[in-house]
Order: sequence, then C-alpha cells, then structure tokens
Amino acid sequence: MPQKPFVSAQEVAERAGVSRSAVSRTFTPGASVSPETRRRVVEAAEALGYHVNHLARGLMRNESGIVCLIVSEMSTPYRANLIRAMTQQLQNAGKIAMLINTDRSDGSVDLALRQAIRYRADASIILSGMPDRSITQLCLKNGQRLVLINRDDDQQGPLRINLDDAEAAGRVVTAFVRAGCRRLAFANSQAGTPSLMAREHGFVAAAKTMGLPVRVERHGPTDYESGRVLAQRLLTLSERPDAVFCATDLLACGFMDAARHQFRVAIPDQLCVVGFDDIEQAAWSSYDLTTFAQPVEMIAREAVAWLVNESGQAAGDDSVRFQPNLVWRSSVRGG
Amino acid sequence: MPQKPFVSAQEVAERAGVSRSAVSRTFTPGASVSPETRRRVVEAAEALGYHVNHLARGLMRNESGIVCLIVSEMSTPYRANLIRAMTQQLQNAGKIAMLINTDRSDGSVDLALRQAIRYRADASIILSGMPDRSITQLCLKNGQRLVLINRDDDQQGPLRINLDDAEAAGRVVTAFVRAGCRRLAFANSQAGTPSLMAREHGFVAAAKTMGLPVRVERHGPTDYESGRVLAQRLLTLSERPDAVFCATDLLACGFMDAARHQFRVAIPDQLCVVGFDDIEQAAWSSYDLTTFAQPVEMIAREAVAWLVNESGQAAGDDSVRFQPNLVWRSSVRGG
DNA sequence: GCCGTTGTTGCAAGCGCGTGCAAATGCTGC
DNA sequence: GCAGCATTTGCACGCGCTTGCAACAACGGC
Repeated sequence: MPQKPFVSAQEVAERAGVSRSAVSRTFTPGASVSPETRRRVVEAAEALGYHVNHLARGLMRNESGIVCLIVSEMSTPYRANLIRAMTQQLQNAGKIAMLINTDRSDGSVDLALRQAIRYRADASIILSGMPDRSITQLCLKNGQRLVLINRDDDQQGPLRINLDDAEAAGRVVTAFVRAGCRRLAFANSQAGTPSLMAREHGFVAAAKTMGLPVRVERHGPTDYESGRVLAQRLLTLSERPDAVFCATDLLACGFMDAARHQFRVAIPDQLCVVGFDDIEQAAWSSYDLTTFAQPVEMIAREAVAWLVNESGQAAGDDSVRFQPNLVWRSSVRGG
Repeated sequence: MPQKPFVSAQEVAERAGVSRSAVSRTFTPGASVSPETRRRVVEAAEALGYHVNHLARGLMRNESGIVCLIVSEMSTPYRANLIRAMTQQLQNAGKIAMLINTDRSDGSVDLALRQAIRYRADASIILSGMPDRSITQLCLKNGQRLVLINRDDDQQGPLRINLDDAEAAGRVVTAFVRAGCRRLAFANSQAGTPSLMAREHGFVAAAKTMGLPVRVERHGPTDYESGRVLAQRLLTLSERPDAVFCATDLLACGFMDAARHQFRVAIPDQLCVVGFDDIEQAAWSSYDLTTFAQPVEMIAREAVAWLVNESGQAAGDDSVRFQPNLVWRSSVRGG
C-alpha cells in the first residue's frame, strides 16, 4: 500500500496556478468558474490523472452517491435480472450500487443494513428477507431512504413496491378452467415469503369461489430441485392433478422436467403448468412455459426515480403496485 | 435530505464522558483502550445508534474497503454465479463489493474503472471486456489492485486468473472420437473474447492432430438464441455433424433445443453435445449436458486472497491457471 | 468619474475520522 | 517514599473535499 498514491486537488491547483477552491468548483456542476480557469484546471487534472475523491466529497455533501442492494440467492435468474436492471438504472441516475449478500439467518439483513449505514449509503434496496423494524427505523432516522421490493410490509417511510400476486393467481384459475382442467394443484416452496404466500392464497381462494378444490404442496427452498420433489409428490397421488400452478418459474422448470422425463406426463395434453417471474428459461423451447412477467425494468425505474427524488417523502403514499403480465405459451392448452 | 442525520463520534464521546479519540480507538482493532472506557463508549454508541463512518475512515487510512466488480451481461447464469461467489468471499474478508455494469461499447470499462478510482476502491475485478492499457496503468499507479478474470492479458501488475481453455477443448475431441463421432463442429458466438477463441482454437488444433476436420460456425452474442441459430446453420448442412462443441452452456442449451424440437435430432444417439461453464441449467434433465465446470469458488477465493494480501506484489508471477473439470452427463455417448 | 451590479477568486472553516506525541495515571520494586 | 516503567488518555493536526464569505475585478449607466 503506497503512502500517497492518489493525486489530490491541491496538486492540481498548484500545477494550474490557481487555488484549491477553483479546482473543486471546476468539478462541481453549477459552480461559478471562468472558462479560462476551468480550462487550465481540466488540463492539469488530465495531465496528473486526477479524479475527485468521492469519499471526501460524500463527507461534505452528506450524500455519498452509494445505494446498497441487499439480496440473497443472487444468482437465481430472476434475482440476477433484477440486480442487472437496478445497477443499470442507478448508473443512469449517477449513483453507484453496493451489493450485499444475505443468507437465511436471522440477523443477516440487519448486518447488511448496518454496513449500508457505515458507508453512508444514500439508500438501501431490499430484495430479500425482512429486516427488524428497529433497524429500518435506524436507517430512516439516519436519513437513509429505503425500498422494499415484494416484501409486503406495512410500515410507513420506506417505498414499498409490490405485485398484485393474489389477483394474478386468480387469473390462473380462470385459465385452467378454460383449458378444461378440474383437479388443480399449487406447488410452493417452504420459504414462506409474502409474495409466494400471496400467490398461494390467491389461487386457493379463486378456486374456492369456482367450487374447485386445490391440492397444495410445499417443499424446500424455491429452486429447481424442489420443483422435482413437488412433482414426485403431486404426480403419485391417486387423483393426479391435471393442472398445477408453480409459485415460481424455477419450481415450474423442475416440475415439468420430472413430469415429462420421470412420469411420462404430456404437457399440456395431460397436465397444464403455469409459473411466475418469466425468467429467461421459461421461454426456452424445452419449457415454453406460460407465466407471469414481472415488470422488472419498471420496478427498477420506479425505485431509482423515487430515490433520487429531492422532494423527500413528499408524495403521500409511498407504495406502488404493479400488475404482472400473463405471457401465454404452450404449457397450457388453448392459449 | 436532513442536515445532520448521522450520529458522529463526537456525540458518542460527550455522552460517554470521554474524548473523541477514545471513541475512535474503541472501534480500531489493536488500539489501546482500558476495558472500562471501552464499555462506556460501546454503551453510548449503542444507545445513540452510532456507526463508524467508513467514508471518513477510508480518507485517513488510505483504504476504503471497497472492491469494484466490473461486469457486463451480469444476469447470465455463469456471470451471476461468479458475482455471487465474489461478493460472498469479499464479505468474508471484511471488504464490500461495488457493482458496475458495462456494455459492449469501447470506453465502457474505462468509465467503470474511473468510477472505481473516484470511490478509492482498494481493488477492481474485471470480469468482462478489456480496459485500455493506459487506464490499467492509471489504476496501478494509484495503488489500486487489479484482477483480470479470463481476460488472458499479458501485462504485469494485475493478477490474471485464467482457465486452460485450449487443453480442455482438446479433451473434448478425445471424448467425441471415443463416442465414435467423425464429423465435428464448433459452435461459437461472435464475441471473440480470449476464452471463447482459445476454446475454438484448442478444439480445431486437437482435431487436426487426429486428422479430423472441424466445421466452425460463429454467430451473434453468446446466448441461447445464438445457439438456436447455430443449430439451424449446422444441422442443415448436407454433411450433418455428429458432434458439436459449444463454446458455452448457454449456446449449447439453445443448440440442443433447436436440434431436438426443430430438427428432431436425437441426443446423444445422432448428435453428441458438449458445453462449457457448467451453469445450473446444464444439470437440468431437459439438457443433462456434458460440460466443463469452472472452479468458480476457487477463482473467487484466489482473487480475494490476493487482494487482501498485505505483502503487495511480492509473489513473483501474478498469474493463476485452473483446469476446468469435465462433468460427464448424457449428452455424449459412452461417458 | 463614480456607483451599483455581476461574476470570479481565495481564504478559512469544517465534514468525521485516525494517530503521533506528550501528559497523566497506575503499578512495581527497592 | 520515590524512581522507573507500562499503560491509558487527551490534544491537536491532517486526510481531501465543499462552501459561505468577503475581497476583488470588470463593466455599464448616469
């Protein structure tokens, strides 16, 4: 670690023959500098390889430009895609993303938020897990903005972005009935996150109003392997379902693979399948899965727009709801 | 933006009835503080919700704890997985990851590195694209460590982590020959990155030494859709190949789907397929793809270990080579 | 020729922190 | 009781930056 490797504004000032303030102002949009001074400063900065120290700037401005992304299982397709959209939007807005991995353990998200505070992040976006209420309060008290995505929390202060999971789940029942299905099933993981449970309850409730029973099965984490296990459970029943709504596409892919290769079930002829998320693989021709597309770009844009919005929590209700878009593919009859 | 939302060491000091230095020392490992003082400081800090300001600390220490991850197409399975492994390892080492999206455009990586300099990142890890030599020099001159993953660059200074792509590609030829294949093909994208080209050249060279011709086809970006297009090109030839090595698993998945569903080709009976990366989908039973596993965890561990290593560029040659591990699955006959 | 106005510049303070230095404190051995 | 030592503590400075303030220059209108 060299002693003083980075070139400072002081050195630029000396080389340009101006004061240190002039250098600062040159790199501060909207500050008052004459064209001639600016030219000399830029020239010297270029020659010396000067870059404004955002750490020091953040110290003065009380605004670091850092936004924390807090997320678990970040390599799953849906999450990875959301992270991509978020970082892109943040960059467009002149912010920069910090990425923090969380796991299932209790204090994990709290720890992440503490890290966000240490780096004086302007905001944190939580894609996974629920932080303790005391921590979110700490963040807000420290002037840090908070965005909760699909967390379905009711506390005031953070921006809450949610999908209308229940309503979407209801549409699936209609689709299944239209396809002539009668023995419905719902395949879920045991994660028990608000969105997953909302899909389950929405589906069961809608089926009930149409007088159809639903077999609900839950297993393990929300991944491909769980989808296979769920298929093994549901397809070995004496009353084999003829339609299954999987809580996510990943579950659906596992389910379809087991159904086809292990149980020789024809999709959609003997079994209709619907997923959720519209991950890239859902469109692959091995699956061609009917599913709900999450408006990932819109979610990211909305979140970032709210973050950079100077007017504080001006807008009364900081809650946004999106309708997922049903994408018809061949895993359901009669699209 | 509230004026002074974060609580400072000063306030903690006042509440604890000690000097500000004492607070600072309490949170500096190895500093000299009496147990009693420490207790009072910790108590006050707890009560006030104090967190050390890492921005200011970075200013003093010339060490921010920030490591930049520079990556394009970050939502593809292989990249997403590498990002996950990296952030996890960084967190374990007490560092934190900044994530920067790049695109195909020329100055994109340079811009990202400039951003890394602005935030005084201790290091940058480049997973995509090649920065201009002048920029990497700028980083090194500023005392910033640099890691290039699969970039196959020869400049001194950065840590270079590479796979032995050519050697691996050679093993594929052997596998194909052993499976009784004679008409080999290589399916590549047009990205032209060093690793992709090394796989292509290694495959062609190995085939040549065994007296077998190879049909090489290149198309588009390195994704699923290109795999489909490549299948359309290669499977409509009068001399249809009976074995194809796809430069990545994503290409292979597209290739297999088109081969099976569009051309009714049986895999592995009529066509053997090998991919590269061992993404999660390669193990899905719709593909069950024979492929090379990149030692993602080891790559991440190696990179982070080198970054946090105090001894500077002590170790003579900063270049690491890994052998990818061939994972046998059913897309090749006679594993 | 003078004053008010506008635009530019340097000074200096301060953001929150780490740390060298010297003073202060506590302890041991005689 | 006191010299000698180790440990702890506070002071004050500086890290690189922004910004309010006052000084200053330029300039047009009367």
